[in-house]
Amino acid sequence: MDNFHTNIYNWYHINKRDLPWRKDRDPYKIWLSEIILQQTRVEQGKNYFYRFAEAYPTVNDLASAHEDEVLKLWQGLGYYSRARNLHASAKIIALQYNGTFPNDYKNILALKGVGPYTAAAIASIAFDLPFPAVDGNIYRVLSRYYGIETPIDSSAGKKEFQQLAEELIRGQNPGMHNQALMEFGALQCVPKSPKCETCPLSDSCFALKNGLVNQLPVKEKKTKQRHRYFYYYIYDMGDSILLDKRSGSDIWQNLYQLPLMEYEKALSDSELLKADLPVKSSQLNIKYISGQKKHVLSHQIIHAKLIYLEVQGNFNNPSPLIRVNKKDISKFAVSRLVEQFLHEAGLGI
DNA sequence: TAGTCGTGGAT
DNA sequence: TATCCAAGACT
Repeated sequence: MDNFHTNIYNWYHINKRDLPWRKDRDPYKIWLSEIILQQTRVEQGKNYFYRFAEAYPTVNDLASAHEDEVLKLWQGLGYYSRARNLHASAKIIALQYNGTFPNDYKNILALKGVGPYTAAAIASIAFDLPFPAVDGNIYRVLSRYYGIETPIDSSAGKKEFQQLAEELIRGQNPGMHNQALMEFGALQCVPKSPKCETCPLSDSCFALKNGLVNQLPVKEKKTKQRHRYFYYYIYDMGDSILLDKRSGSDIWQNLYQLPLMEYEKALSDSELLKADLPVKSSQLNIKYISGQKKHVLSHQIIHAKLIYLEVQGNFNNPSPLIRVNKKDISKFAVSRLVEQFLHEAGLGI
């Protein structure tokens, strides 16, 4: 083996973390961990892994759960399509594969929510199949070590790094190799202020030799953010409030929320008093309007306010809104934003 | 292909 | 405070 492999493997055996999904090689648990860790730091995902592994010890347990319950367990982790796809794929494994996780790359890749990276990770870690798992860590490590300036978010870059990764894994222990490179990127060759002083590859790293550590990897696309203005309403009916289930292709799909009005621009409080309500009634009393809260997502900045309404007398809530007892609010999956508003209003958790 | 999908930690 | 970006996938 060459310098690159020897040094990284030695480094890995000394520095690898004791992570819960590394305790055995149950493909279901490895799949679960990989979905949770997509675009997510290990420290953020760890507790969710414990949660899911305990609630659903097997893929059949996950398959027989209700989506609402899965989303509730996922609440707070973001990118909720991961939870929906995880659940949908569990059903496919339970029904079409009789509960046995598919053990070949093609069928793993065909699962919803499993792309090239995740399929390679599962195939290599759970089944010793020689597929390179090319994630953000590996783009960073390889671009620096080999001095590759091709943008990692271009199709040419993806092809180039994939090809290099395929050469590097050849003849190696696939699961160990992939995990060693990722762990090395996550702990040693980190994005900002990488630990080059203590790096076992410092003698042969192109970027370090040429002062390019802070320029690599190259990324070309910059994300634009759009602003949205959300006005949530609490309809306080004494022992209950109204909730609404989000649908469509927008953010937070299939999560619950407080009744919402959205506008293209911010409304002043006086405009808000005259504005339409998500549910009309003549028997309403405005208790308060909260200050504006800024909630930042990867492609959106949401400016939100909460309007607290007291409902006088009887009130017929129109479908599809649902009337929920205050003590049951915490059973519904909601976004962080709604969770915070509920908390500030003394409801929910 | 480029835009979209969350949240939180690090700098 | 602003920016980056994390074990990416989907449309």
